[in-house]
Amino acid sequence: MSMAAQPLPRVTLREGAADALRQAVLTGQLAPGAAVVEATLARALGISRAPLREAIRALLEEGLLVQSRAWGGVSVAPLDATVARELYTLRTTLEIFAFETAWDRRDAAFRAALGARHAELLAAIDARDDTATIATELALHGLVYEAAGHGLLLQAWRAIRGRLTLYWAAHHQAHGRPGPRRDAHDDYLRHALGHDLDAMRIELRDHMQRGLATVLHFIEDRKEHTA
Amino acid sequence: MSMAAQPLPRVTLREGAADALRQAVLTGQLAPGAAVVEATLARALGISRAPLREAIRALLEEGLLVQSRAWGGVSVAPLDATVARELYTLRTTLEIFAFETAWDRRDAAFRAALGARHAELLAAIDARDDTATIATELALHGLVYEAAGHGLLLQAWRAIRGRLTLYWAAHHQAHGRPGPRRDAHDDYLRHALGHDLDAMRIELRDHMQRGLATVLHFIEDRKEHTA
DNA sequence: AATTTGACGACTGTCGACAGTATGTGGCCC
DNA sequence: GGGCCACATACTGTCGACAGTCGTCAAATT
Repeated sequence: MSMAAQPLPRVTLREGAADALRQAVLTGQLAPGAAVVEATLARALGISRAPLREAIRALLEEGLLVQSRAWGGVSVAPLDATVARELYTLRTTLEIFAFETAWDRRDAAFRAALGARHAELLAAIDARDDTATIATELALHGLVYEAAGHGLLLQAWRAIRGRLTLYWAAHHQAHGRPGPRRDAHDDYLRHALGHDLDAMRIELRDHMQRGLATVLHFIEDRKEHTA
Repeated sequence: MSMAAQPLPRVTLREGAADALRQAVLTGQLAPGAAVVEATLARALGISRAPLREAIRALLEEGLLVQSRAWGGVSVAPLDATVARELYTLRTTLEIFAFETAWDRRDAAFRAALGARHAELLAAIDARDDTATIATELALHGLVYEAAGHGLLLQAWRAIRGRLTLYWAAHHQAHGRPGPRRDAHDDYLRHALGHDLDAMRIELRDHMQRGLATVLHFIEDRKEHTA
């Protein structure tokens, strides 16, 4: 339950604590379902409860922590098949909308960035670096949201991204390394650079379908294991 | 022996402060762009800064307040044409998705609730009650999101709803009473109860288009007035 | 033995005070 | 007279302590 206490190099302690907490959740240092106690964590981080409290609130908004009732303690969000399904169905809708919005704005910079982020993803996969694999895959998908130039959409994507990371991280930690296949984004890239928006929509639905299936399979396996 | 026990009253000061703040922003008591000072507000509400701080964070997440940089003060969100456009485009996407998801779940209860909420909206319009008009119109549109049974979607809707309320409230306060026309939701209701999902999609785009035009027109007018 | 009741412990909610930072003001140098 | 720097000020960020609430467990009652 005690997480390693490192230096908090951020500007405000709230942000530093939020980052540290996020990392602890995503690395599994704080396992899904585990209780989060303010005083304990505050002491571990070497800060007072006030800024940690605000950090906890932020993580609650991001969906990485959950709180049942008012005085009930908060805990790390458990993995749930329903939430996973919601995550992928909503994400499909949002990402299609992102492509529709960004479609006519795709310029040389966009194409270059897409290639660069894909290269980073491949490098992370080759390096067998799970954390980097997750980060780079999210960065790859995040590009469209940025290119859409739509603040609210970007915010919605961030809200989804956090939870998504939680599921992927748990997945990677469980099996040794069933990350995305090296060629998993070839079609995505081809269509994203192409001229057929409808084909992109179909590819997105298909891509999400596959991703959801993987996550659901993992959750079921895990449930049996725990039971 | 069991007494009908339900809605526990407000317990935490944070929630009460958040409600009070929300009301103050939406009624224009705190005008768009106005600075929000912790100590002042805390004294005004008769509470300490700690719970008020958390309430402010919550309103920041809802988009009713904005904060520029780290130590910079927070202020009431100003009205902005770009944000208004984003609000309506994203809302169109989400509401279409909500109808797609809820389409096959529409049962007798759904149809009854839709009619009931529409009746409440009409009553509010007839009563010339601006606040109730906004609330009931949002409740009417919110029904589909609830019927979709999709937690994340509902959360996304709430995030949009708060900002939307801000624009509508400002609009209502500016002009005497240019609320929605009495027949503004007739087509919406007819298609929502009908059997043609594509027709519903078209109606939604059209409905949003009209709503956005109204809000944009208001913002431009207001800008001239202020300048 | 099962159920109720009371006290204990742990934790969250709240408070008042202190420290650090950004902004505006006045004086000082050029 | 204009620009730069020290200073005052107001506000946010942070802290340690206190109060209220919930869950648990054991004693008492039936």
